[in-house]
Amino acid sequence: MLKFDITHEYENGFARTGVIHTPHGDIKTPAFVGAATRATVKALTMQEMRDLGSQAILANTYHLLLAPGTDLIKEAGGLAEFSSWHGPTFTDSGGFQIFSLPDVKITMNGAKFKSHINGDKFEMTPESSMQAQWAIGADIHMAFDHLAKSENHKDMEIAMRRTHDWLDRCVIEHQRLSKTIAKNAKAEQYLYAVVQGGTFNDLRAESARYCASKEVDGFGIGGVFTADGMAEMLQTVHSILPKNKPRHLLGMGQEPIDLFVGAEFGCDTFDCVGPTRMARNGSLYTNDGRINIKNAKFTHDFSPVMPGCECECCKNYTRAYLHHLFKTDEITAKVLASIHNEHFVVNVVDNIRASLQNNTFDDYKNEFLNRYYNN
RNA sequence: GCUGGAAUCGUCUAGUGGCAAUGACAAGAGACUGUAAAUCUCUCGCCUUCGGGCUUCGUAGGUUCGAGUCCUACUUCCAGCA
Repeated sequence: MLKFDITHEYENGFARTGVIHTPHGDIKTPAFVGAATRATVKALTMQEMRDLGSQAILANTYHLLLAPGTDLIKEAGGLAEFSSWHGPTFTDSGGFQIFSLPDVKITMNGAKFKSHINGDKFEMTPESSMQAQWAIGADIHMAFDHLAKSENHKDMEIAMRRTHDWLDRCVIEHQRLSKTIAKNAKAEQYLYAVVQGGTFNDLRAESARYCASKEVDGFGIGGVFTADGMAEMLQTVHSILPKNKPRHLLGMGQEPIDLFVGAEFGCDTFDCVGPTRMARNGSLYTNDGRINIKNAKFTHDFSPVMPGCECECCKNYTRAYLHHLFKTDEITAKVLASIHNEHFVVNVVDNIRASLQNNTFDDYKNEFLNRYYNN
């Protein structure tokens, strides 16, 4: 069983700080986990990730299965060794791709879809996802889940039921692999169930009850796309899930409010592609909201992207320089911007953790969000 | 000097009688949430009450219902010959 110590519980009964003890190291929670879909955080080296304060990364089983193949990662000694991250790692199951790729067919066994790289037909099942994740060797695996294509109650219920069926199969396969593989390896690997149910609280409650009843090490909260209604949903779910297991909010964190609301209502870890994607497209976080560094008004702005920011980018370079790098399409533009944005969200969650420990969360939240969204 | 060729939005470019006129780049702005994302969208002659109005393809004339397109002259550039 994955060891998770809760170090402080916040007065609202949901938020907490803690430590997840993984075979590759500890994660102080709440924590922002870097999205390293193809075993790399785009535009950043693992050393840069360490330097900006990241504690863990999350890779995607679907992408690694297509390239370079999970056997190769196993041969390399696992995701941490292969990528030179050497810290705590997560893998997403590939379930999200069922939702996001076109031409996906749900079958008795799992899901068939076409490789976005070369169109090869490709099937993933709960069992094959577990096998792939064990081969990749991340510390924490996500159960193979299914998101509804539409937001109506019926489709959401069908997707949720399927996710539950698949969860049962994931748990069985995970336990089988744990007995056959882990006893020969130095490191155990852990499984999170994924709670679905969309925006419907009855479904979220049912899904949380189902997931809570299973032998899993933690929980992913899936199918969340906006902070609207998230607080209520998380209260519903986290009133049901056992408190002593960690919870990961899947895919959320592009907007700072996601991180505040997520942490406030009991999420321990987050991952999101937004910060690095927006960085590559020139949209940079500041305490006063996002700026588009490509805008002409930054041509002669010789101040840092965000005054006071401790990241490599802000300590050494100016907005005018970043503007120039973006306008001339230099690779370094994306590197520096990604360092800044990734540091920003990691740092916000670090500050949230500190404020929870100091019981100053409400003040920090109000001050941050007022400034960020009212400028 | 002679003989050919060429001049179109910031740049390159499409256009051989019929709707301010193609495409690319540049420029201006927007989007992005478990990454088919180094991506995508919009604007890009001037004005506009968004209906439309006005002025444009080197310059000046001409032919024509109608000219970026055909004719004449001029200007500039390119190539070849002197």
